[in-house]
Order: sequence, then C-alpha cells, then structure tokens
Amino acid sequence: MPIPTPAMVTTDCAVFRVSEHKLEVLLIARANAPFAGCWALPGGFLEPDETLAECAARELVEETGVVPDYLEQLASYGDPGRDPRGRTVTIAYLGLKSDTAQSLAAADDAADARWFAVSSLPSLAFDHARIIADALTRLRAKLSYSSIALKLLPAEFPLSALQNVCEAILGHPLDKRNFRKQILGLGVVEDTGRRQRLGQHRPAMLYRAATTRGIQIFR
Amino acid sequence: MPIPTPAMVTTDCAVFRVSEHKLEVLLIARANAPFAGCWALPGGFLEPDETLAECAARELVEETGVVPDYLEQLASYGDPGRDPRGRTVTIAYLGLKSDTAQSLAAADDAADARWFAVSSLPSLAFDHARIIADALTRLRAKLSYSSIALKLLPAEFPLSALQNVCEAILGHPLDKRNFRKQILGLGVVEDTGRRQRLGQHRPAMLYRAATTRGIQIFR
DNA sequence: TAAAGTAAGTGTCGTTCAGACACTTGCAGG
DNA sequence: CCTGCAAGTGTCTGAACGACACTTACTTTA
Repeated sequence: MPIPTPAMVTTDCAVFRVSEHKLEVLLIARANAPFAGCWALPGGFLEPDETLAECAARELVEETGVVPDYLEQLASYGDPGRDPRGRTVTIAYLGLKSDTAQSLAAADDAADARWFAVSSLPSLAFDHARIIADALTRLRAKLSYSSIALKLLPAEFPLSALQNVCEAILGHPLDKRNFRKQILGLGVVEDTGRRQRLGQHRPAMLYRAATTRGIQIFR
Repeated sequence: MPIPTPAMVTTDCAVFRVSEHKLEVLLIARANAPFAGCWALPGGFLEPDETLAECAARELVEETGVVPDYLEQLASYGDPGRDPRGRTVTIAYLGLKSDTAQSLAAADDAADARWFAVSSLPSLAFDHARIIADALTRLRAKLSYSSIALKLLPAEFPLSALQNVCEAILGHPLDKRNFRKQILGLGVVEDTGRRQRLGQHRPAMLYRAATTRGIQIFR
C-alpha cells in the first residue's frame, strides 16, 4: 500500500439572508495570502477534534460573528490547483441567517465582512464563485419541496414576509392568493393569534413555524 | 494563524445495479487493517494530481474492476473517530452500473468484491452503512425528478425493463399504464424502431435515452 | 372627521397531473 | 389450434396549480 498523501481539509460557508427584498451572501475580505484583500467565503482549516459541521460553524463565527440559523452540507471541492498553497479539499456548507438586524464583526483571518447582493458579487477567491452558484441552485430547488425558507425569517412573521423571502430567492414575483393557499395547505406554519401593527395599514396576522428545529421535506 | 492539521482524504463509492428485480450495492472485503475481512465500500486515498471524481473512479476500478456508467458526488463524512488510523475525511460518491453481465475482479486493497442486495447487507466497516443509506435516499429521490434510472439499463431496453428498475429502487410495484404514460410524456426516451424477441411472448419495442451523456432533470 | 394611501386578506374557475382500473395483441411451445 | 405469457393500450375521477380583482383595516393628512 502506498503512503497516502495528506491534504489540507477546510470548510467554507455560503450563508444567505434576505434583506430589503434582496438575497445576499456573506463574504469576507481575506487578510492573508493567498488572495489577500480578495473577497471570499468565510471558512478555514479543520481542527483535530471537531466534526465538519462544527468546523464550518466555528470558522463562520470567528471570521464574521454571524451565528447561522441553519447549516447543511452542500458539496466538496478538491480539484488539484484550486489552492496555490497546495492540495486542499473544502467541504462547503449552505447556511441561512434569519432577517434580524445584527452587527458583523470581522476578525481572525478576515479583514472585513459584508453582505453582498447575489446579483452583484465581487470577484471571488479560489473556486468560491462556483460554490455560491451551487448553493443558490440548491437553495432555489429546496424552496419548492421543504420548509427551508422559514430559516430566513424571525420566529414570528406575517405571511407577506415569507412571500418576500421566496420571491427574493426565486427572483420573480408570486401570486399572493395562490401563495397563501399553498403555504396554509401545507401546514408548515401555524397562526400565533397575534397581529403585527406596522405602518399605516391593516395589521398582519403573525405565524410561526409548525415545528421548531430543522426543516420539513414534502412529497 | 495556527498551523493547520492535515487529514487523510479518501473517496468511497456506493455503486448500485439492479439484477433480477433486486437493487444491489457493490462491496469489497477489506484485505488490510483496519476492519480487515470486513465488508466495505470500495474507495481509497486521494492522490496528488487527481480530482475527487477521478479518485473515486480509479479506486473503484482498482478494487473491483467495475467501470461505473454514472458517478455523482453524494456527501462528505469526517467525524473524528470514524477511522481508527487517524483523522480521515471521505468524499462519498453515488455510482450506477448498467445491468449487463460483467465479471468482478477483486484486487488491490480488496480480498473479494461482491454485489449485495440492499435488503440484506452484511455489517459494514467505518460509517459505510450510513453512506449507503444516504445514497439510497438520494437515488430514490432522484428517480422522481431525473432520468437517472436510465443509467441502470443498457443502451437499448424495453419499457418493462425501465419499470423493473424503478420498482426495484422504490421497493414497490408501479402501475404499467400510468408508468408508460408518464415516461413517454416526459420525452426522456425515444423509440428505436427495433423490437426485442425474447421468450415465448410478444416482442417488446426497444427504446433508448433521448440524450446520451449525463442525466436530465425535470421541473 | 373625511378622504387618501397602503398593505392585508379572501374565492372561483379552468386546466393539468396522478392514480385506479381490465382487456386485447403477438409470439412460442406443446 | 389451444395455452401461456409478457406487451401494449384508454378512460374516468379527484387533487393540485395557475390566472385573476376586489374588500378590509388601519394611519396619515387635509
């Protein structure tokens, strides 16, 4: 048996949020080589005693201060030459952050951390543009057969907010009546009995996820 | 920046075929420690200048002689302690082999290679039982929104063979008329104009995939 | 206190898709 | 020519999907 070549294992997180009707992804400005100063997904090297998911969550918090509301494994990327430092394999995660104001704290390996609209991304380090594209494909697909969109909302929300999130992810408007009919028919949200008074118009009924913890898959 | 800990990166393949109405997965008997003599997925260490997919295909051929007709990345598994030799991360692949008789050639790191019905698997090395379960979930899901089932069939096949494949994967019978109506409506297969005479009954029309190369995704 | 502005909320109809269901056709072997 | 066997074919019913417009409840301003 030949001696196996070790590789460096990293994780990267593509964390999305919806802010003001736009889908955004969280990026850091790299402090160190390679790609110093370049924008990249938050991520870093796997440590000895953590799982892959723990690594992804840890690096994300260290570099951005953002604690994700949802995290799932996306895919792995390990083409030779993807990292000028040597052979690396990254396990990419798809993360979601609910839309509540939160400050960003760039730290560690990051010089800066910012949310970028996915419709106007800067050029990115490594193969991170590809990873974001794959994450978007996954997110859009999963929207139609799971309750994943709820992870982009606070605990209680009006149905119009859920519709906004879906529209921002899909990139096109949805019919309000059909949307409500469908969502309520699925039973993934339940009425809180409370209303939200906000602005100079009719108050909206607040809903919550029918099941806390995790997401539901339909079909 | 702390010095990153290297890990060993491996790939493993869960390759399925349908044989005599049963869904089977390809396993090897491990020749070496750890888990020597135990059944496991074919796989091995990543080499310096190959992609992850190349590694998966290479190890599969080396250990079993099987050349897959389809290979896609499934997921990565890297819990600390999953391998007694030290920290390893494995990138698992889902493979399919079309149902044409082919000899198995155990070699390399494998003492033996055999197809096992997924309904009666032996106990497995590492976390490979989990990987197979995840691969099955993916395969069953993908059956309903892609043309993946065609990769389990030879180039030309009667519709009844396609139905058999789907039934074997799903584990329950399908209605013949509804099945044909749906498949033909999708346009993923086309008539070859030829018939297959086989046994003492009416010859079946042969079909082929409408697109060679890759699989089609619907919806 | 009335009018204007704004987002919330609500129902029907036509089309399409999914699922249940049984008989006829074409060939081989006896 | 009769039997056995898999191939092949159509209809109907209920459910889901998509198009489509007005009323309600509240705030602000005149």
